[in-house]
Amino acid sequence: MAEKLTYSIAEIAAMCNVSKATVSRVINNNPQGVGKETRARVLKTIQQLNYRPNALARGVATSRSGMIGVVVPDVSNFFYPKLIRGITDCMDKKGYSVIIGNSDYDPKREAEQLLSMIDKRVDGIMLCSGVSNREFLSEFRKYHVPMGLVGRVFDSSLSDVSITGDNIKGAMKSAEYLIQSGKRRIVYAEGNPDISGSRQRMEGYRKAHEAAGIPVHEELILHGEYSIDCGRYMAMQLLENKVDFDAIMTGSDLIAIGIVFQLLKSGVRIPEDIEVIGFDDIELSRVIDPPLSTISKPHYDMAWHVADQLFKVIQGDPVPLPHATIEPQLVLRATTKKRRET
Amino acid sequence: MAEKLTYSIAEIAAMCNVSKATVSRVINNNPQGVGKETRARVLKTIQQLNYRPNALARGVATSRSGMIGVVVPDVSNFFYPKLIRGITDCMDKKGYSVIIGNSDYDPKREAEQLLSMIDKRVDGIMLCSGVSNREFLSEFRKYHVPMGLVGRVFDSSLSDVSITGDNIKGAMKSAEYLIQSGKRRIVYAEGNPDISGSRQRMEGYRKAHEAAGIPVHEELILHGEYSIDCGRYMAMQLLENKVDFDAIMTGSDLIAIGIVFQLLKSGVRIPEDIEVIGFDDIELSRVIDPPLSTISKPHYDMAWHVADQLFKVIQGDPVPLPHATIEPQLVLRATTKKRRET
DNA sequence: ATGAAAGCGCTAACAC
DNA sequence: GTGTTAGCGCTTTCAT
Repeated sequence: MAEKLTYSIAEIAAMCNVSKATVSRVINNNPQGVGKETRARVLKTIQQLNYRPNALARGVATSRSGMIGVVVPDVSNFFYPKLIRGITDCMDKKGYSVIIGNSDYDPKREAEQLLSMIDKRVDGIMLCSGVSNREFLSEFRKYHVPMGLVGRVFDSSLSDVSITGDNIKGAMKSAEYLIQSGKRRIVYAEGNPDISGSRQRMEGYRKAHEAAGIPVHEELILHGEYSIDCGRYMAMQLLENKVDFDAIMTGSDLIAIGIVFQLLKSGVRIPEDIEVIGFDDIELSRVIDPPLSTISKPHYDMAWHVADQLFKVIQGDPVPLPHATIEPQLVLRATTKKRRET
Repeated sequence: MAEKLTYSIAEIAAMCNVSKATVSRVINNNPQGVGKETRARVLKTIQQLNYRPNALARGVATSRSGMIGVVVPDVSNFFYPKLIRGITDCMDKKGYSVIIGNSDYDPKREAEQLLSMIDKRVDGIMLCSGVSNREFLSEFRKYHVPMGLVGRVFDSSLSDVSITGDNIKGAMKSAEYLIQSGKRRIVYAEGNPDISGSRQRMEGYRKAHEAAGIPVHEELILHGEYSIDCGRYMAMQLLENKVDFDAIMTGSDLIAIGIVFQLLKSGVRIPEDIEVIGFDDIELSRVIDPPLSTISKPHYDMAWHVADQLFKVIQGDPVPLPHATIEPQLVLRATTKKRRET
C-alpha cells in the first residue's frame, strides 16, 4: 500500500514512538537494549511498511559496504563463470554482495574497474587472472583494500591472499606423459605469450624435454589466443605446412578443443594418430565428444577458498597460509591412448 | 605515500583552504562556480592524495547509488554469461556498476537476491529468466525500482522494460521444418515444464502438429533439466526403450548437445538417420562438432537493449517501446540435412 | 566565485 | 531498556 520508495529509520521510530537508536537495535538484531514488547511493535511496523534498511547509509556510518568486487578478463569466456560462481557462493553465505567487472585483458580497463570498486568502497577485491603490472598493483595497495588473487602470483606484498595452479609442474606433467609415451615431436600450442601463466607453462614444456634429454624444436611452438577458433586455425596450419609432429599439448583447453575438432574433421584419428592434452579442465572439456585429456585444477574450489580467506582478512582474523599454490593433475580422457599405469 | 585508506572531501578542503562545497564542485566537474585557479589547486591535491570520492556517501546524499542489480539463475550455466556481458558492457558505458546474484531457479533465493539489491539501493534491476510468480513480483514493485526483464513476459505492469524471444513461434519453426521434411514422430525434449518458456515452446510444438494435421504422440514428449548430461540420459532412454522416432527437437541447446553426442556414440548417424534441432543458440552450439542446428536469438544484443532501455527509465527519459518480443530464427547447421529452400 | 549549513539514513558512544 | 547526540562523507540550497 506504500506510496513511498522506502522508509527511513526515523519514520519507523516516529510511528512507534521510540527513538531511532531503538529501531537501529531492532534491525540489527541487537539482543541487548530493547524490550520484548517494544521490539515486537517495531518489528511489526517494519513488516507492514516493507521497510528495508539502507545499506549505503549503513556503509558510510560503519565504513563497511558489505560488497566485494570481482574483476575477471571476461565473464563470457568459458573459463570464468565457474570461478565467479565459487566466489559468489562463498560471499553469499557471508552476506556479501558481489560487484563484477570485465577487463578484457586490458590493464587500463582493469585499473578502471579496480578504481571504480574503490569508489564503491568494497570491503575486498578478488582479482582473477589480472593483467596489471606490479607497479600499478603496488600503487593500488595504497588504498588498503583486502585483495585476493586467483590464478596469478606476485610477491606476497601485492595481495593479502592468493591461489594459483603450478603452471610449470602442470605443463611438465603433460610433456612428461607424452615423452614417456615415446613422443619426440610434441607441438606446444599456447595463447598470449606475454601472460605470466603462458611463460610458466612454456618453461614446464622445456624443462620436461631437458630432463628427458630430448631437444625442443622451436617450430613446434605456436602462439595465438585462448579460443576454440584459434585452435582450429592452428590445426589447419600444422596440416597445411605439413609439420612433422606426433602429439600436441596446449596452454588452454579452448585451443585444444579447436585443434581436436579440426584434426578430426581432417581425418586425423585421435588418439590413435595424434594424442592431445589441454590445460585447465574447463567444464566444456568434460562434456564434449571426445572428452579432452587435460591438466586439471579445481577452479570452483580454488575460487571459493580464496574468497573465504579474503573474508578472514576483512574480519581481521588470522590467515595462516595466505598464499597457496596447488599442483594440477593430469586427467586422462579420450584424446590420449589408454595405457598401463607407470 | 599515504597512510590513510582514503581521504574525505573535508580534508581536501582544509588542505586547500576552500570549503567542502568547492571541492564537491570540482570532483563533480561542475563547470560553474569555481575559479580556474582554485580548481587547479584542488585538482592537484586530489591527484597527490589519490583521493577517490565515496560513492556510498554520494549515494545517500543523492539517492542514486550508481549500481544496478542483475539476477540470473546461474552465472556458470552456459546460457547466461553472454547475457551478463551484454548488460555489463552497456552499463559500464553509462558509468554504472553491476551487482550480480544467482537464484538457482529457486523463487526463494531469487527473492533474497532481489531484496538484497533493494537494500543496496540499486538504481535498477535486470531480472533474467526470473522464476518469481507474479504475486511476488507485483509485491516487489512497491519498491519502485526500475525493472528490466529478459527472457520472460508478464503483464507489462510487472516490469518497466522487457524483451523476450517468441518461444511459441520458435518451437513452431523447428517443428514445421521437421514436419515438412516428412518427419512424423518428432521427439520433444524439454527441461523444467513449470517454467513459462517451456510451456510456450510446448505449445509451439503442438500447434505445428495441429496445423499440419498430424497427431502428437505423448510418449515422445520428454522432460528433464537444462543440461548436457540430461540430454545424454534422454538419448539413452530413447534407445533403450526402443522408442520409435524420426527426429528430435529440444527446448534447450544443452539438452540437444547431450542427445547428439550420445546418439553419435551409439552409432546413430546425424543427420542421416536422425535430425536434431536445439533451442537458444548458445555459443557452445556453434563451436562443437557437429555444429548444432538450432533456434537462434541474439542474446547479447537483447540483453544490451533491455539494459539500455532500463537506463532510460532510470533517467526518466521516455521509452517508446518498452516491451519487445523478437522472433527467433532457425539456424541450420550440421545436425539437420541439407535440403533445398522451400 | 565561494562558503555556511542543513540534511541524506544510519551507527555508536554515552547518558539516564 | 531507551533516548540523545554526534558523526560518517557527500550534495545542495541559499547567502555573500
